[in-house]
Amino acid sequence: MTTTVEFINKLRNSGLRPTKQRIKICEVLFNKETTFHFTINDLVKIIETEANEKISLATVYNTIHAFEKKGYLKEIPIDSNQSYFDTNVTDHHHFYDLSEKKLIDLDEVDVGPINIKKSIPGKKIKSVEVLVKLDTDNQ
Amino acid sequence: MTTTVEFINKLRNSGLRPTKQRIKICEVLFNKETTFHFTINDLVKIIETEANEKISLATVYNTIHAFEKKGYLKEIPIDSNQSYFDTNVTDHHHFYDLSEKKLIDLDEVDVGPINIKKSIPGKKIKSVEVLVKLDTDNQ
DNA sequence: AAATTATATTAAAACCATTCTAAACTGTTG
DNA sequence: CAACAGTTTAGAATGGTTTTAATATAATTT
Repeated sequence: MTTTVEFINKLRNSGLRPTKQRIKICEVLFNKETTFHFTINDLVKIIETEANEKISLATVYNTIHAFEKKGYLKEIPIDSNQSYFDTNVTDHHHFYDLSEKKLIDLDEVDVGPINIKKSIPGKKIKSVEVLVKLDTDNQ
Repeated sequence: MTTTVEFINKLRNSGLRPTKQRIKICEVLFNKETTFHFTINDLVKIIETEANEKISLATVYNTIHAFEKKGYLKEIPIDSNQSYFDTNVTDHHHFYDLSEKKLIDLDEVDVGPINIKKSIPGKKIKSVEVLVKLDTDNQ
């Protein structure tokens, strides 16, 4: 449970003005017991239903990108023409259920250490992400 | 080196009519010494310059999706609003150079075995893909 | 080889997620 | 409170991808 004041501080400390819209989005995203995955569309719907409020699409995009840049969100690459975001910003991987089109978290311990034995001169590794695609088990 | 006749057979054997356009795309994609990564836009440009021909965008999309479904191409998920395809359909992973927006192949040996220790009931693992994001080394 | 049928190609329009624009608004600072 | 910089907004623009419906081509039948 995080109070509104804490969100305001969090925003201010990261150089983001604590506007009504940003605070609301903080509450929707970071006031849950568990982390979760969402698309922009999901988020807009949650705001409209759960909070019974309307935030302009452009603002939602702006805010999500600002939060991503600050490290409060992570974008998950899956083969889709839609961006998926994760409120879990710790190092971890993902299952992607192809039939249900859903992401499931996969702890680092569930994958084990990955040691990349190749390197590219002048480049450093920024992240290592594993995507495990799942299919239904029948047949 | 693959002959046109071989492409025609390949297409026919997979239930795809060997049209002029599909054969041309086969030649552009599968008649190279090395595998490579491309976007639809890249492919259209290659066809226009290398082959000095024009294939409708819709046909390029149709063909690429047909080839993907047949397993002749793989789509590579990266956080982008553009689809990247790979003519290398063997199991392997990728570097993604964030500054140059380029994919680089990463052999299975360069990553080592990955043992997923978690499983989801009723689901089976279809693929395990590692994406290593790279940044410039300076600063 | 012509006629028929099924499938593929095409240009253009439609679609849809995302970004941009420029005007109105709001938080911050002095 | 005034002034400024940063933010929100609706609506337009963008750009990759898909759809449409007419035309063309490959395969099949006669």
